[in-house]
Amino acid sequence: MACREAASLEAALAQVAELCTARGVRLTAQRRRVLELVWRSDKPMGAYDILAAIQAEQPKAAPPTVYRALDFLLAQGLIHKLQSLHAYVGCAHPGQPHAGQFLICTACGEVTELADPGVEHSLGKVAAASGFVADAPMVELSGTCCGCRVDDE
Amino acid sequence: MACREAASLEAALAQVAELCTARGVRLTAQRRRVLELVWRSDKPMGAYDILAAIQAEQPKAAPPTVYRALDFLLAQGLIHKLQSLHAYVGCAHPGQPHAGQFLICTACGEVTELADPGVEHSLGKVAAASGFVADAPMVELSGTCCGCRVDDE
DNA sequence: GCTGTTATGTAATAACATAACGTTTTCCCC
DNA sequence: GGGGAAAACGTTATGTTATTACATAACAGC
Ligand SMILES: [Zn+2]
Ligand SMILES: [Zn+2]
Ligand SMILES: [Zn+2]
Ligand SMILES: [Zn+2]
Repeated sequence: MACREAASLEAALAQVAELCTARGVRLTAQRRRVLELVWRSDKPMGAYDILAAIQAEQPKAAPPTVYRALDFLLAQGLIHKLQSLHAYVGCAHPGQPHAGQFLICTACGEVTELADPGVEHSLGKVAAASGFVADAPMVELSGTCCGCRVDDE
Repeated sequence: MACREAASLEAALAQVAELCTARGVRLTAQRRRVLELVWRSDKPMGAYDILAAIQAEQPKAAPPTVYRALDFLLAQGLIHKLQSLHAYVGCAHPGQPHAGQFLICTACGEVTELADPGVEHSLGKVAAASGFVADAPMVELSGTCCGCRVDDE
């Protein structure tokens, strides 16, 4: 989400709470805590990173605690899983579940989520040409972001 | 590679041997065995599937045995890793290391490797627009292949 | 044959994820 | 407000994927 300032984070969480109410699903304390952690982080977080953070205030937490919350947040389209990193990031435009394209800088660890119509169109075309019905496109580009490339010189 | 017939498999392995010689790298017995296993399989193979197969004839094999061979084959562009499955498939057109797009049927497990210029172009454009230099595009589409969709009815 | 390099053996462990089952909480209908 | 179903959570154990670390062996060039 890239909204690390406390104010906008609180606002975003409030919006999410409304969204969940509207959908008839429950944003429990644990789910909210996990979502907040992921959103606060400027880097993708591994499940066990999240677990460690939660255990600071709730020592009884265990892997299922985290994975259940992550499953919920994924299903609600509030976070994404980066398969190439085994890590999770907040969604840049939460709402309906969706897939995006992710630019992953291997130098600084920053991740940018895109939703480029051109990419989505070409993926749709190529799938259709093969008679394939895609339900979960995964597009992850590892590389070097603009800032890190400049720094290299 | 989708070449499961013994004859073409042998031919392909011979070609690969030449390729490695030309590059000054060694296609050792273990690497060759792993490549053959992956190519023979009509489904993506997990590292531990490969390990189990190898241990049948070589009981001393251990995880690093397999992962080293896989690393070599990946570096040489002879196989691909499917991040969404934690599994490995033979490359459809081995040669230089490269990235493709993968259609993964969740019904039958078949994987199709594409190298669509349209997709690659749109990915290049979107990366360039962000000032991002991608070195490893990963595109995997989970869904249902043509054959399985027909069978469903 | 000596030497630096590449490949392999071996053991242990790290990192990521799920199964299984019982208990608690919440929600909804009566 | 009480009872029952569903959802969420606690807890323990285990499964699965991948790596570290260090010792040994095979190979190539001198
Ligand atoms: Zn998103
Ligand atoms: Zn960067
Ligand atoms: Zn390929
Ligand atoms: Zn299929």
